[in-house]
Amino acid sequence: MRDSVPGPRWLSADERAAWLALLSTTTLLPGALDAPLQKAAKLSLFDYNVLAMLSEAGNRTLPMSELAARTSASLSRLSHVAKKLEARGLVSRDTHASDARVTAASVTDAGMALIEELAPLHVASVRSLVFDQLDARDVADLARIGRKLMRGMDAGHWILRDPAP
Amino acid sequence: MRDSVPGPRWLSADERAAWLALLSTTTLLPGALDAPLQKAAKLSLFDYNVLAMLSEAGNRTLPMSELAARTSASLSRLSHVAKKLEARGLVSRDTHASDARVTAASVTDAGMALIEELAPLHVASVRSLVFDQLDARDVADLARIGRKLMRGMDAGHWILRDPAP
DNA sequence: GTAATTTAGTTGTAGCTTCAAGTAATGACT
DNA sequence: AGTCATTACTTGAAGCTACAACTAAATTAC
Repeated sequence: MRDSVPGPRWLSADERAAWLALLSTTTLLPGALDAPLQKAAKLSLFDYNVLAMLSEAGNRTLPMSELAARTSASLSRLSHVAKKLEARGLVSRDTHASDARVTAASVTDAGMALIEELAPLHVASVRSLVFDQLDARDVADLARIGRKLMRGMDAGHWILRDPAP
Repeated sequence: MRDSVPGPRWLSADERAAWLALLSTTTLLPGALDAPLQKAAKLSLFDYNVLAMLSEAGNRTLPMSELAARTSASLSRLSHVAKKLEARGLVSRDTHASDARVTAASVTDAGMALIEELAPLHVASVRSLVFDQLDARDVADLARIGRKLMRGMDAGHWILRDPAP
């Protein structure tokens, strides 16, 4: 009665298979990457990423907004985390000279030392959980599909900017 | 200078591109799917999934362990959520007749009515965020890659069991 | 038959995330 | 110069999740 073909067409069998795989992956992957960092240094994956993005930035510093963009986080979330990392001495924050609205976050030397120490561990998890499971074609397909999905969620996301030289 | 060969080999450029796309996707997708359900019915994506899995099960009922497996959740997480959904009258729990250790969770009629009401909305989000962005080849690739990733995280996951009848 | 182990689930709690609201600085408009 | 809107955050509280500890039922082992 209700469904003379459900409102927005339901998923095909292929789509359903892909959907279930994607859903379970997004559910389990973050936790799996979190655990080793948590055990080694009481850092979440997100914490690690904040430090990593800062460490790769020019003079180890980024405005909060830009850092939020690069970590795909809300400003609110980032603010809470930055506060915590600052309390731990891994990050410092200063208001920008020419625009007092912006806060520039930087990795401290201690923060730098910590990610450098953790990087091998983290890369090892990424490798064993992701890239050891995939062949070269999979990697290319994953990058292509990931970018397409990002387009749907946030067309202006930084990851979509440089079409890779 | 930057890459003086770190301990476990670092990611190649292709791998890095795929990794960034995957990381931002897993970061943003859950929230994007959550929001509409949250606004429409104060349900999280996980809540929705619990109800959906139960609604698809024989006689709308599953043991907690099996439900946890199908939602890729820990028993602890599921237990908290089941309690909440039970308080809202969407789910009921009863101890199994022949094995008093197992708790059987069921969707109530109210729960059934709610997912049926929400399904079109949710499918619409999944479609617009995921499948509208992908062509048929992408969908096949995504399913293949997703299953490979699941193998790395949990070789016994239910999603990997039936290679489609 | 009973002690030891395993299985199934629940609960408390700390910490994280989200959401709504607030502050303060800047830019735009008049 | 003064109002209005926007940008760039910060904060508090409510709710969710992970971890560790716990209970109770069923199996296994002796």
